[in-house]
Amino acid sequence: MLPAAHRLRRSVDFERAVRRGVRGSRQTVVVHLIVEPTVPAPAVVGFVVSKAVGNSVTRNRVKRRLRAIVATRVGDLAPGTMAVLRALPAAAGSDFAGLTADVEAGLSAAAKRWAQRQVDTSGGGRR
RNA sequence: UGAGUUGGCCAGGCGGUCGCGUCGAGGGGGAGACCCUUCGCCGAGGAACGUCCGGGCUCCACAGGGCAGGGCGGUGGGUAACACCCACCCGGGGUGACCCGCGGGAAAGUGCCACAGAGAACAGACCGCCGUCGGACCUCGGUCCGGCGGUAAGGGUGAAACGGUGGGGUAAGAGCCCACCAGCGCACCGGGUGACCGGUACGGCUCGGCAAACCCCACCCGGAGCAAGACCAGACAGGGAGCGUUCGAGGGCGGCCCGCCCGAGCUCCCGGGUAGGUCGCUGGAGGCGUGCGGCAACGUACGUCGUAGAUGGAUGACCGCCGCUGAGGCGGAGGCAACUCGGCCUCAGCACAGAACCCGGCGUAUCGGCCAGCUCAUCCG
Repeated sequence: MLPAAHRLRRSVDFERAVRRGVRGSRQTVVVHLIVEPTVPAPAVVGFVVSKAVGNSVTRNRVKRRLRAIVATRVGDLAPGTMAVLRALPAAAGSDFAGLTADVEAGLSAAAKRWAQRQVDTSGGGRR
């Protein structure tokens, strides 16, 4: 399970990560990610599992699996990271190993894109 | 042994690694709110589901009257209450255990009854039957055609055709008359708390269904819901127009009328701000056992148990072994054979479904397994 300190639970934070952050998409999951280096807080992760995924039992199972996967990897994330994992309908049929692979790939893709954006904005000087 | 029927129970088990939530205890940090850490206890369901009924609880001043509206509908009981449960009555189904019922009123009124059929709700002459008149034929018994009239016994249609059977009667018939039966109404007697049941006498001779179409009758119902409601912290910025201050604006009791109460602000437009936390929050019509009362639902006395409280939402993730079911493969035992019984290995599957204020029900979903009562059939004694 994910310790309480690493949980994203304010709705404004969810909104900011999904709207302002970069995305890394896979078959079963979409990762939204933003890093705020000004705040030296630990990385936090939130989860969104909509009704399209299934009934309440399958939604709970998907959410618990995602939390279990993230619990072992949250230490690798940079301080100030805010990530939201949004489950897609395919997550209901996927097993633990498949879900793990998608989460890892999604996280690293999103992190790479975030780094790219930092280079673009500071180098180009636009916005 | 097989088939059936009713009721109840279970919801795969054990272990390991890594975690989460509430509560309690200890330690550390901090002025404090609180945070970190260690240990311990507990941590989803029979339906937690649908949100269809009924209550508790909270707020609306009290929870008032009438109308309207909604619900309910055999009788008696149970209950906090119910549309639920139990027992009984009536009707229907089944050999039976048992099951099913949207079970008040159709001689208060209105309305509807498709198709078929001659006629469908103050019934109805298509065929048939009977009488009579006219005509034709004739073996002088009648037969055929047409008109007029009588007739609801027969045919045919239909879910349903205005009682049934027998006799009298008649031109043919008809409750036209009679007997018995069915049904209806009414009176009396007996049984039952009651729905109702049994019996006797009389009456007119017979009366359709739908009330989940409106309606009538009896009984019940004030409204909203834990996002109820209470408190703390925090934020901002006002401007304009209209109505009004005991001759009362506006508001509250779902709607309307009455009645009552609060009452100095209210409504609209432009602009601006907030949406964080604490309590409510789980000990309750509670579970289990025994005795007593009751046919039962249930009640009651005593004893005993302590059993989820999240809030981006804990109660788990992964692995191993065993169990059950199915498929495939390989041996074994019995047998002439069909086949039966048991073993090992591999693979797959093991349901429906997740608390959100709490209870009592109903309805729906569900892989399967276990137990008990009763009924029918067959075999043995």
